[in-house]
Amino acid sequence: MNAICQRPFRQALDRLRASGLRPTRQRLALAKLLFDGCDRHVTAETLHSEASSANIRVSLATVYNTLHQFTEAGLLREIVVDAGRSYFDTNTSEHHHFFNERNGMLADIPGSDVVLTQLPKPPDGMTIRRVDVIVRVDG
Amino acid sequence: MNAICQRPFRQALDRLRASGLRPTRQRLALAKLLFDGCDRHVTAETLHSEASSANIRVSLATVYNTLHQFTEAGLLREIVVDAGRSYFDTNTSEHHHFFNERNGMLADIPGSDVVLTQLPKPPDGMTIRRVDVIVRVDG
DNA sequence: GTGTTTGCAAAGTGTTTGCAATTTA
DNA sequence: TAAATTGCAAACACTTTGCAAACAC
Repeated sequence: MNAICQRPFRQALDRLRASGLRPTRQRLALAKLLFDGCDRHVTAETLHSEASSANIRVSLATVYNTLHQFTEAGLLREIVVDAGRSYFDTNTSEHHHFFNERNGMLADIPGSDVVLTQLPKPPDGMTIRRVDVIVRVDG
Repeated sequence: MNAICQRPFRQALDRLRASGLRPTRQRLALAKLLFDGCDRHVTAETLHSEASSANIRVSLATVYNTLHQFTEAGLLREIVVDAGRSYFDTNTSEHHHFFNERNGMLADIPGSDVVLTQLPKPPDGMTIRRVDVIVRVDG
């Protein structure tokens, strides 16, 4: 783990409690993987295999459930860049993404590096829920 | 078909020829559905069932193949808004989208209604291939 | 005729679900 | 103990593929 990104001890547990999610062994372990280091992007598969590597016994179904529960709780943000695969970002603050379709790598764009000067008026009775900017790169 | 959007006769055929795609019965029929009216957003499923309604006999596999061939040929643009479903847009010019997750409706945002003042510098040796802006709406 | 395209059905991928067993409070 | 959570395997939705038959040139 990168010391630069290290976060307060017990943060994983606290986050679960604050979200009203029972701190089960699986959730706690996944939360530690997700939140105890630098911000990161995961898919269900990558998180599941990372857990396996760390000798954490969690089923893939539970990883999916957990990612969605964390997302609903506001601990994660889901990012759609690829039809057929869901990414989740531990950085829930307003920012956008680079996506390299060749290798599936997703990277944050610092908030201030994309400036939307003008937002369009949404159709009829609709309200804007979120604006996603995906900069697709090659190379 | 909306007369306002009507396009030159035989455009479908011309587009296929220009792209080096053999104008088979299926491709021609799909091209007519796609290009002879207003700009539109389709999924493989919606296009397939539209073809069926019009008594055009095309398999779903061929619809998928055709959508990809048209996309490679630059006749369509693929839009990723939803993990697990691919949308295709007949409008290939630079513009962005509203997406309503509740009902899956996709709508163009007129080009000038989203202004990106500043593009981020892509990582290392990468170049920007495209910028997608998706305004997610509710209501 | 020859190479391309199609359709079908099977396989593939990522994700969700039903339910009994387990765990948490 | 009661309610929530887990794991498994089956089901799912969407998409791709292999290959023989049909088609375009």
